[in-house]
Amino acid sequence: MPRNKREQDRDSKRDEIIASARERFLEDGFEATSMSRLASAAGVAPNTIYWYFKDKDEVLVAVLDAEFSTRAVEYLQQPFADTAERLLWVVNQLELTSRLVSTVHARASLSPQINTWHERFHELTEGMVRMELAQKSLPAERIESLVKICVFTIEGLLAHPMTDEEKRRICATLAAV
Amino acid sequence: MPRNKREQDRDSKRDEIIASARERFLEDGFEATSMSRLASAAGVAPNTIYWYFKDKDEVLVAVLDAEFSTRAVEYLQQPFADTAERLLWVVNQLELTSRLVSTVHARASLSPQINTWHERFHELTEGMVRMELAQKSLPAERIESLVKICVFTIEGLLAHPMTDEEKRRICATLAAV
DNA sequence: ACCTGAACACCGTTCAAGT
DNA sequence: ACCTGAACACCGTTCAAGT
Repeated sequence: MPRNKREQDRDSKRDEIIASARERFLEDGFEATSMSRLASAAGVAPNTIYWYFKDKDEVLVAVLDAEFSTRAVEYLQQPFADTAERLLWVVNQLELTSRLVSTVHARASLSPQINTWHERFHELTEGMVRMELAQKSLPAERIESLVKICVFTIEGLLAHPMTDEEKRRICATLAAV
Repeated sequence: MPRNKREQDRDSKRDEIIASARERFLEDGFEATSMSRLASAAGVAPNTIYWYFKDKDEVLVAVLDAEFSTRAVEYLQQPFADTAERLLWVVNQLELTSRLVSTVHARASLSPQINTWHERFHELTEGMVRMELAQKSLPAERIESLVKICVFTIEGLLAHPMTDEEKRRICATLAAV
């Protein structure tokens, strides 16, 4: 029996757990979803999850990684008219995972793994925004401040539900420097 | 025995619990502080706390109320040079309670009381920022967007530790519209 | 290698009993 | 009115035992 087959089985089983965990986390939230619930949703015994993941936080990190790599691919395929539209798309996509944004903030100080993920996420988002702003030829230190403000606004829009019109206006205001 | 004496006793006991809970929440975080720990810090049995508070979330709301009314009084007594300085002071003061900011966001969807508190807090903060911006005579809808961006930036600065210099620059950039 | 039943230490909360 | 000991249902996690 080739080692590949084994690893493929293991990975596909892992992916199944991640997929059903994603659904539970987005629907009910991380804190409100117990390991038992997670297990029954995946059709295994509660402690079986620990064969595939170190702990509950590692399940969350796996869900986040899967979710955001999917979004990243979609982002690159999207045709955008301007900066404001680009911003709005990001916010609208991430909004589906808004519950998880709060969870990540709350757990970053408790779980090193989630803290690491959170920092990586910020670097990525800031890099994206920085690229966008680079085209406007502003003084360097002003750019860095604006990058932070943009990222904080994205996070804010995620954490606080808002009408499409409000979101649109805020993104436009921000894009206009 | 006058009713006043009784109520005073009750209130002062309640205040003691709030004071020691404040310390535990800021030091160790809300999630990491158990009701048992809260009780032993206040020198009572775990379930005694339920005589003074409906549940753990109500203790948090009480701590938040006490904390922010204290800050509000200090704010009004402060002599500020300009908008940027004003912003920076708010951020620096609230930073002491940054762990609680994350907790509030995470629990707002789980606890109606905390959700209510969170909304009140946003109205208050937005009102403050709106007053500040009103002096600049901008179009109304632009003001509303800027208010949101300012509040989101305040929240962002609280959630993500930063050097004083970075904070100062971000506040200045924002104050310069 | 993979999965499980049973147990562990802990959690927030309730309740009947004491003063 | 105020406080408690004991119990409840649940949590995330571990471990020895099975295949």
